[in-house]
Amino acid sequence: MTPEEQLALLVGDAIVVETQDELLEKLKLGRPLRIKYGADPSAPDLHLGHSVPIRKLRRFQELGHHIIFIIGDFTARIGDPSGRSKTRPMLSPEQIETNAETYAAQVGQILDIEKCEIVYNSQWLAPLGSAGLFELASHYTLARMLERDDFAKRLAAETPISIVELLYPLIQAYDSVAIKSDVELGGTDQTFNFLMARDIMRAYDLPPQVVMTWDLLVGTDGHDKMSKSLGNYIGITDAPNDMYGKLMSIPDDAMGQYYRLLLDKTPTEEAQLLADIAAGKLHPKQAKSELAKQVVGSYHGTAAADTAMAEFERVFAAGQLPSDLAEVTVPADCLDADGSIWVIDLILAAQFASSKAEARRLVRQGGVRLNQQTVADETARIALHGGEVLQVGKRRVAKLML
RNA sequence: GGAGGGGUGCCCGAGUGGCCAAAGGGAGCAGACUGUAAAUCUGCCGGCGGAUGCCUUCCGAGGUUCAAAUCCUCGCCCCUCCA
Repeated sequence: MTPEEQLALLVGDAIVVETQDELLEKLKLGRPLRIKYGADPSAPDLHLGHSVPIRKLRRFQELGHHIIFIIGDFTARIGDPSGRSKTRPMLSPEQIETNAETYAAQVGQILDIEKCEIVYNSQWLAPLGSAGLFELASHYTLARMLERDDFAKRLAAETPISIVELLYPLIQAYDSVAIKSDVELGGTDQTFNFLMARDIMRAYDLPPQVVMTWDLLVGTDGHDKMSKSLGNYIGITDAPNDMYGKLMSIPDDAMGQYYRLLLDKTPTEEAQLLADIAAGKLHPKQAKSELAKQVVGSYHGTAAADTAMAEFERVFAAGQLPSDLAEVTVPADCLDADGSIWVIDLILAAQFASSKAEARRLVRQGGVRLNQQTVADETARIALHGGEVLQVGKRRVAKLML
């Protein structure tokens, strides 16, 4: 593939590329480019939001370029004070090692991890020392640092900014120096840091890295970026049915972005999809199920994706019971002598509510069904023989075993 | 170093002696409507086999009072301004 062809393929769906000309020049060098990606060792459970840049890395890898994952173990040991509310916990070297392994295993589901280089930034940051840090800091000014939107806003709002937070972008930039990166890519929230690395690299007499960013994937709520702490995430290790179901529950407005970021579609293709939906040529549900099927398929295979879709239609469109029911064993000591149990205790035994009060509420609100029949009486006693199906709400279903 | 403001339920936030298991909003849960979408509507949203009842909650520990989220004392933590 010619450098020009590679360029077209690589930048097609990016939000920012600084600069395309430089990228083309680098591609013309004819050697594998060094692609930097910074990994956070505190979050080993990857979700689809993480998968976006990793998919873009894969594209580079498929073109023969060299991916370098930097595990931020040095910074993780210090603990990042940004985010104001809670400082991140410090991680022990053992934890970091474990997390890094989990991380690599999950990334391996998206690209060929064997061909990647994994490095720890303590390798060069620890020996840097305070003298090295001072030199690094001398290459940037406060005024330029305050160009960062986040800092500017917080300064204006008079909320505290720790000095360490100012150091973080510098340290991240130094990572680029240390590994002599040709390209760094990630989410748009990293744009400032990535661009700063260009300046820092120049200060260390290195050619500046090319910066590429993509917008951040919104979570299943459709508003905030996908994150584990907000609980709006779809994990890449989620079971096929869960993954499919969560994808179907995203707001329609988010479909275009998912389509582009998770399936490597160009903005033009995204626009076409949205236009077809708007014109009534394509039903939004159909568009979404196609999206869900493809995403699930990329992690679990086409067969599993088809099964997940069929199951979804069966349970939620047709209102039938899942074909594969989770089984819950009701402990014998919960039963009375005559083999019956109070509904409320039954719901608790199935772990479908965390307190009797909650279980009562569910019954009272008509959310509890036994063998598809609504249980309306919160004082009801259920005679169990084994094999009954208990449903609470739309998602909690189990076959009861004795 | 000086002056001041504050810590309330998952989150934000009202409440400054009893009517407080604590307004309001958000999140969440259930139901209706649907395409398990969004939006909307209704209800719930500390616990107790439900009870004009009891128990545990308003940073922590003591205290005053018939009565404390509210007053006092001592801690711990956070923030702002001045220097």
